[in-house]
Amino acid sequence: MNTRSGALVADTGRRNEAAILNAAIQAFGTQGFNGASMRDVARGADTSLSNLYNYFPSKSKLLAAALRHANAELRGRILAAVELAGDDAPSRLREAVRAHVGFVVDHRTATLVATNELRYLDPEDRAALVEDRDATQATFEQIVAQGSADGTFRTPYAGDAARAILSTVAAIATWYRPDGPLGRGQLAEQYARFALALLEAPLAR
Amino acid sequence: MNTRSGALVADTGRRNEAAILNAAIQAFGTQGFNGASMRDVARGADTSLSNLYNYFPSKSKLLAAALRHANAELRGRILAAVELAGDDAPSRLREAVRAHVGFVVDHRTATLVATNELRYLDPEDRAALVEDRDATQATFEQIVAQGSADGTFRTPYAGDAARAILSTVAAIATWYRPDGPLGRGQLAEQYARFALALLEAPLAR
DNA sequence: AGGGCACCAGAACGAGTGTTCATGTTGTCC
DNA sequence: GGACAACATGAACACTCGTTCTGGTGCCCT
Repeated sequence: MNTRSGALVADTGRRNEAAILNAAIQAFGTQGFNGASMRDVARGADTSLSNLYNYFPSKSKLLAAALRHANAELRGRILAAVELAGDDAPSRLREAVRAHVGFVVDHRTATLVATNELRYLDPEDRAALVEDRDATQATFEQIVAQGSADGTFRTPYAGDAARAILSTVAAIATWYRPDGPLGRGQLAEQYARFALALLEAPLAR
Repeated sequence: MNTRSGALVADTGRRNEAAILNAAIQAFGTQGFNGASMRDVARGADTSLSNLYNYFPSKSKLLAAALRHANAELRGRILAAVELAGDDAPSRLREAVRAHVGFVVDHRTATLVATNELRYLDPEDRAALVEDRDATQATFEQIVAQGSADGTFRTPYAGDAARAILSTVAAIATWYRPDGPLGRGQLAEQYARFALALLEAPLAR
């Protein structure tokens, strides 16, 4: 399984696929999709340029595949966290945010690629991945709706609150450094509270 | 002056400079810094490729110049708004957020370029622009500190709250469409409230 | 009148791009 | 043992890139 740290893609049936995908995320993340070359990816995956095309038919399909892995991992973590949480909206939201923050911290580069380089995909791939992302967002929106309906979230702007929360969480990837002052857990706790406060939920003090 | 809508750069002493800068923002914003070519910029500015080099010595210096204009405009709007606000932290924050949201809405593309393409600058230019951005962020941090000190903002995480607020506001540029359901004013109001709620300020209800 | 300066454009250069091709090598199933 | 698929490679192709070069306008200043 994908554990807390290390590469995003652990293994696939094919010999070098995981290495290529991870190298792609690394390259696209640090230099951007257009700034990174297939030669960079090949170097990072420790294979030859032409061999990449035995695994992926084009650069943009490679990006699409990498983003599919990232989305799947993120979605899995969030659904698992919500599953384990209580039934009330605040604890469900809390756990969902904590899981999302955890993913962003563990896979900062993948998060950056997912938010910045989506637009370089072919229209069909982009549409499919946007749908994926919207599904994740919908999970948050449902929790917000639940809390709004039962009166725990008192914000008058429930419709856009989930998007606001998710964008802050994603932005963590742009500044977080693992050797910085904030640990994984503190950060998750902090953003869970930001989220509940933004929703105008009553907070323990 | 730069009004509510239209191009970011209004005019400079030189004949085509503004057109080039605006075309650069447009090109870099829609295709990314590495995805857009100097030929694209020239086409957008309705001039020749080689003429660009009479105004800017290189592609990355052109990006730097465009971002300097964007930063100056953003900073000017925020400082003016804070100036006009009352002395208390909530109204100062409210007006600062409203001004920032206004800039993002008016110059979505410039905002996207400023957040996504900063990394492609030469180290010196990037450092200078990061300093600019941090100065803007510091304005928010000071307001947060003021409200924390006098007890109106009760969040225990005042240190990171400004960054959280600013990242949500910047992210508006990724999804806002002027023909969408939300008007400029409603959006500003909404995000001002998000910001105050996140800071755990008492809210009129 | 004429020198200088700001502005402009077309052609070219060398480097790097994504992708394809031809050609192995390896291991696995009948 | 031999066919076949999966995996691997270096060389090449057609193209685009940022930048420079060469040459040329028109306008202002003295």
